Amino acid sequence: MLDMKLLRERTEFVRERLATRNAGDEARVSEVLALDESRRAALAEAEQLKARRNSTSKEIGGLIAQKRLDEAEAKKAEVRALGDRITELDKTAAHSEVARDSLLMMIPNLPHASVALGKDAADNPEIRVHGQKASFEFTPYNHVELCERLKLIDFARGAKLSGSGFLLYTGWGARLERALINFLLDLHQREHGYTEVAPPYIVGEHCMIGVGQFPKFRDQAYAVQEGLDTSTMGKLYLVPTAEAPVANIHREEILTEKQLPVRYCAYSPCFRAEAGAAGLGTRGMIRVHQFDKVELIKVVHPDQGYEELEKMVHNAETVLQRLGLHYRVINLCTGDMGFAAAKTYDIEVWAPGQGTYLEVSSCSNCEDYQSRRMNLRFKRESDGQNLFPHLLNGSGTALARLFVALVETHQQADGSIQVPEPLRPYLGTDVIPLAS
RNA sequence: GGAGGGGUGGCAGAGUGGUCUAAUGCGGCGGUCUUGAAAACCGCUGUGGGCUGACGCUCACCGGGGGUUCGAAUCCCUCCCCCUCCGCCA
Repeated sequence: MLDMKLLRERTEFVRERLATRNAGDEARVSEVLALDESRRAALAEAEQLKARRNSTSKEIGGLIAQKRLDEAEAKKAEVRALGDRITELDKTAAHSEVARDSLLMMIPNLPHASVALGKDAADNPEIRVHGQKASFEFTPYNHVELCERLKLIDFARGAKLSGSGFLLYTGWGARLERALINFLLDLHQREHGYTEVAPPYIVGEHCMIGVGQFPKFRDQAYAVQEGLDTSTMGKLYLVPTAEAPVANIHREEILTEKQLPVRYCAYSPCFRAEAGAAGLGTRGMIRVHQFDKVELIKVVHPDQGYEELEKMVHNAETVLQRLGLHYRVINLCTGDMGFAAAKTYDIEVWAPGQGTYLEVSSCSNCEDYQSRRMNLRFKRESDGQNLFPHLLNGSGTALARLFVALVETHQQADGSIQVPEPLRPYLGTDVIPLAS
């Protein structure tokens, strides 16, 4: 969430930055300020009265010790009256604070100054392009056709098991998926300096709030219930991304400055309800309820946030380069950015069978927006101050769409798929053969 | 699922209604002494909020929330977490 102090002291700046998102959030700023004002007023008065109550209570203790009971009783009556007023003021302060914070939780992060102004995806500037679109001397198949011919995925039975939007990987398909996961983890862990972690795939709602998924996007998550106990419903959620558990690893901690930067990579399946999303009715792997992903997370000093973001994007790009895939990097404009992000790069890989680019990675610096929500801090060595670090997350990369781009790009005239060199040791073959 | 035991500062650990402004020990930081170090001694050593131009003043926090009381680490209710044993289980 945003810094209340910033909101108070630089109100117009906050309004202007929010307005660039084109979502109307700037309209809520005055309401937040009013609630904050009412909270502080009540608090100031309550604390003054509490100071008096504390000192008088001590006097009462002294009077009782000296057996001056009448005087003690008189003071008791006096303090009792104070107590009623204190209760009232505490309630006002608490209510204002709850109202203020629940509003604040619904306000997105401020876009970084370097982010292009824009309304939607059409305004996203292209940053760079790698390679070029694959060309074929034959008519290339799309990934659905390839998966069926090579029996990589059994779409029908996936749907039979769990409904549309769920995939059953089979044979070489299952092995390719597993090979990719291992390749990605090894790459980031061995070559890019990330510490590998294997997080829970179910998290408490406080973690979802911490990364900014909740309260705004509660409808996108799969809530979990324990058996028949309906009272447990909605306390735990299937992770929509490994960001949810991994970014929260150090929540409510005060790290030393020396511990930074912290870099984690993690594999997890990702579960997305995709309520109301378009394109889910059709077959394929582009938009599904469950997919695999290797996620990159960094906790860094605020001075290094943007430098580390650039490195993270390059780490994700390396994946596509090694696999011989054509892609472009774009920078999300102010109107297209996610809720918690201050700046986001998307990486889109070319899928020749689809004839489109597919988003396989989204790398963001959320600055202190999430660390403030989860109360994650570090102690600055020079003056002992506790500061909020920058929190970064990026896909390194999403698997299902990477799978699509890979099979579509490396398909051969004979119907087989050429396995990119770095993947061969993982898969144990150079070629995925046409199914008999 | 059943039974029991716990949750207090960076750590260990006392405190069961009133100088708790939380003892004591360890660790850490600074100082004295020393050529240097150790030892010894002295001092400091949590988090968040509010008020103030500032020096400062003040409030809250002993797992979370609520209650009793003039006053709560301490009593009551409730929730969470951890540990031990039993049962079930990959």
